[in-house]
Amino acid sequence: MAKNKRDIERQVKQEEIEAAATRLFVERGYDATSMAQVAEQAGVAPNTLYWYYKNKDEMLVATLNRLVGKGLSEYAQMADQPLDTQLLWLLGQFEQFSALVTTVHARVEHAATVREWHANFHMMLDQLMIARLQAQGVTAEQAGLLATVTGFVVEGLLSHATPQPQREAIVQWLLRAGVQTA
Amino acid sequence: MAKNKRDIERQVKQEEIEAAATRLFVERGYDATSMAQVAEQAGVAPNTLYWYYKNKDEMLVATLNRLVGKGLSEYAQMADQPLDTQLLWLLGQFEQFSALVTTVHARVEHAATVREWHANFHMMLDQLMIARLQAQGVTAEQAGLLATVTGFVVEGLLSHATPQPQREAIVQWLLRAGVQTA
DNA sequence: AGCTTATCTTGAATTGCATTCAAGATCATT
DNA sequence: AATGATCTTGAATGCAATTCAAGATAAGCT
Repeated sequence: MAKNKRDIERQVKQEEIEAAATRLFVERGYDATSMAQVAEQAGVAPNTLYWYYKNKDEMLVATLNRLVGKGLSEYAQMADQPLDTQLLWLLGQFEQFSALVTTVHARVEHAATVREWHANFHMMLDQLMIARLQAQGVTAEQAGLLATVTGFVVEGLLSHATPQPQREAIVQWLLRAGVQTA
Repeated sequence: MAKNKRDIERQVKQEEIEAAATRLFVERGYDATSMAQVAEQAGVAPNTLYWYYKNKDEMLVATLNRLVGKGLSEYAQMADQPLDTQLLWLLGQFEQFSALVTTVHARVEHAATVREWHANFHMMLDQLMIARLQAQGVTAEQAGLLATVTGFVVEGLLSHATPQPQREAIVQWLLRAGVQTA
């Protein structure tokens, strides 16, 4: 698709910027990271960022897509594990970005682009979960409900720092109860 | 405790400020409301607010306490209703402040005072819930787990705008499954 | 009643932020 | 080589929270 020296440099520079943004957002948090800091880490002037992203929220979405992409490719290895194992693994993965979970919810109200990303993300996870549950014989309706609840519980666990044993107990109970009461 | 003309005026002014802050925070959101706007609505200079509150986060906590206080006094009327009715009523109440749910989570990372308020709030709701469940014969352990999950689900429902029938189905399933699998 | 002190109130900074502007540099294509 | 598109940047702009120093006002004391 891209063959110019320009097109290549553009992609490289975008990757540098997004790598810097990801690192800072994860380490210090979105609010505490200024555009100037991202620019400095990426080795460009602050306003240069606005050539690549319309605003800070779009930069956030770019980093989110990057993180999710990486996460999904690793998830492929887990495809044949039982559901509770998968969920606990997912929680472990997301833990490092737990601050971003809150950030996304905070920005959803203000930025249409984040709102859209958020909606798609939930739909994707719901679909994944529903497919797994239906394969276990859960009805479509019950699977939908359970997927929604599971999503809420995952977000809750991430944004409320729950100790590991309690976390496991919750996930295990939820799935057992979900299938049992189907 | 307070008998001075000064002490009285202080309380009155605080109430004016908090009323203004509450209205603006609920209507426009915390981030979108500037200290200057609160000051204007309260009829004081922007910096006057800093005599009453150390910073914007402390003003937020003051408004939260006010809202929760009001909510709890209304909740007293619901004391003898079944648990699912209570939860759905609670959701209805909180709905108007759903934006503040996200705001609190966002500020928890940055402001110790909000962090503390948030922890206390969850503990209070957990205790309420646990007491109710134990009265129904649920073990302490299971009640604790279920209270946590319910808290997450309530927050999820509030911050993700779920249609009413689905909301009811979720609450009803959750409580039924919770008691059933105890 | 005066004097002193603690309690407020405020106009005018200060600082830090996201974002924009206008002007220049660099590359691709003809 | 000429032209236009693609970047890059230094210098604004505007808005936010927060602080500072100086002035008002009331309380408590003699």
